[in-house]
Amino acid sequence: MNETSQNNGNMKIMRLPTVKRLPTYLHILKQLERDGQKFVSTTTLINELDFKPILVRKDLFLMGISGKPRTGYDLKELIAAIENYLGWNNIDEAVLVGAGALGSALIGHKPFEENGLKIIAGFDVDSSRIGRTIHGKKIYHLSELSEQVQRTGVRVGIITVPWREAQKVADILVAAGIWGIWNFSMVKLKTPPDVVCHNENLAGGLAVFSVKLQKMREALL
Amino acid sequence: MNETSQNNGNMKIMRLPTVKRLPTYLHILKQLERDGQKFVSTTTLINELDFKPILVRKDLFLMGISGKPRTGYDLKELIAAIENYLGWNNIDEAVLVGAGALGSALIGHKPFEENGLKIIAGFDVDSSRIGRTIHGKKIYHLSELSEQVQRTGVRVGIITVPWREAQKVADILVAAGIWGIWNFSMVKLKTPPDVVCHNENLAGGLAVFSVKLQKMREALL
DNA sequence: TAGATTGTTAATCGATTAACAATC
DNA sequence: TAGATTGTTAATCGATTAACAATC
Repeated sequence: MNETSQNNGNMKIMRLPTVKRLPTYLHILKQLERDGQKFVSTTTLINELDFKPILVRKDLFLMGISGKPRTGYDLKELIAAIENYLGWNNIDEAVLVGAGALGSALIGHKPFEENGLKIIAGFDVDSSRIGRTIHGKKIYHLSELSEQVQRTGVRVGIITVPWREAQKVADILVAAGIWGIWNFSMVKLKTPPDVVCHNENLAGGLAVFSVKLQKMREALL
Repeated sequence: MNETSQNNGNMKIMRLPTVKRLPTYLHILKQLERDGQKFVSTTTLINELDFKPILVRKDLFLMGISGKPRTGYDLKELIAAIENYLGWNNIDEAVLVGAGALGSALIGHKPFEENGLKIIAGFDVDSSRIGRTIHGKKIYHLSELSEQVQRTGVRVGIITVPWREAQKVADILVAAGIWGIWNFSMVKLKTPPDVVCHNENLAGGLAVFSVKLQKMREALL
């Protein structure tokens, strides 16, 4: 069995560009399901997207399911396959460190909870934030993190602190036994190889947007 | 002059993967500058990154500057070149629509303001939010957006509303004469070709993180 | 059957990496 | 000079697109 053979559910092939597109598909598929559709073809799926159908077929192939010529894919089956692939059918609990502007937002961001990531508590060192409740989640002092992580068995940590503090917080999370870190700070974290560390590059997004804006401005001159 | 020839500042070559890395470089370069360094080589720059030096050189080449063998790049010149390329040396003013959890965060997110994007006001339709001040920015009713955009000459709109409302808001922004939209909602917006529209795919980030986590879990079994 | 759609195989495109000559 | 580093040219790698046969 080689890399291009069908995915059997055990050994999962991971292509990052594909994985990034999956939530977009999932969102549209769920809408179609609410509309009462039973089947979907790649051509109809990409109606609201600017992908090519063949790209979608390649992506769906990795989910390990197959469609029927003329009818397309079974909608329910497809949704289940994507959710299973993403692991969004079972919930990961997470703690969040850094209850500033961005952290407060993510604590209350509904799509995360709907997609398998449940933030159970926030942590900070700023005394004006500690003890408060943000979007229903309690904020504790960072010194309590280790004990709480160990007691609750939480496996995921989200870092939304200023960049100067990020590595320090990562070290605390790792020491507490966390398995994965979703890092929203600017810095590349140093973590042991058995801890999953994923950087969310918001500044990179702004950079792309800025350059696109400039391009357009030049074109209009 | 072809695509691979040196960028002369007028006609700017845009490679998205490069653009996404620029803020990371910029951040480290500014730290080095604060430390009193005058020059930087690609080898030292990537000390805290996991890129290859040749990748950095290729990226910097697009900035239209050149370094000196043995000494590297002039730090000040390099920082200025990147900031100029990104347009982060002059400020874009923006309005934000959707003062929910995520919107409130972005309104107060310092790195945006430090990097050329100044949010001047927020808009919403929820009466409990209107009239409030979030991180120093006033929240107005959406119906006031058009008049305010036209009066202030703001050119950029940020969308942080639930996905059902996103297209409606985009239409309002376009009608008000905005040039660019930074879209944090799930949906692909339909906008005229002369409006720059950039989608920030947070769910895609979560998807990649989720899959990485699962991979690690499988590996540990 | 006819035709839309899937899935396979090959071609293209673009980004990263490697090798190495040029240079201070 | 010797050696580190830049910048060029070529090779590799991976993702997207194209062409088309298989299928219901």
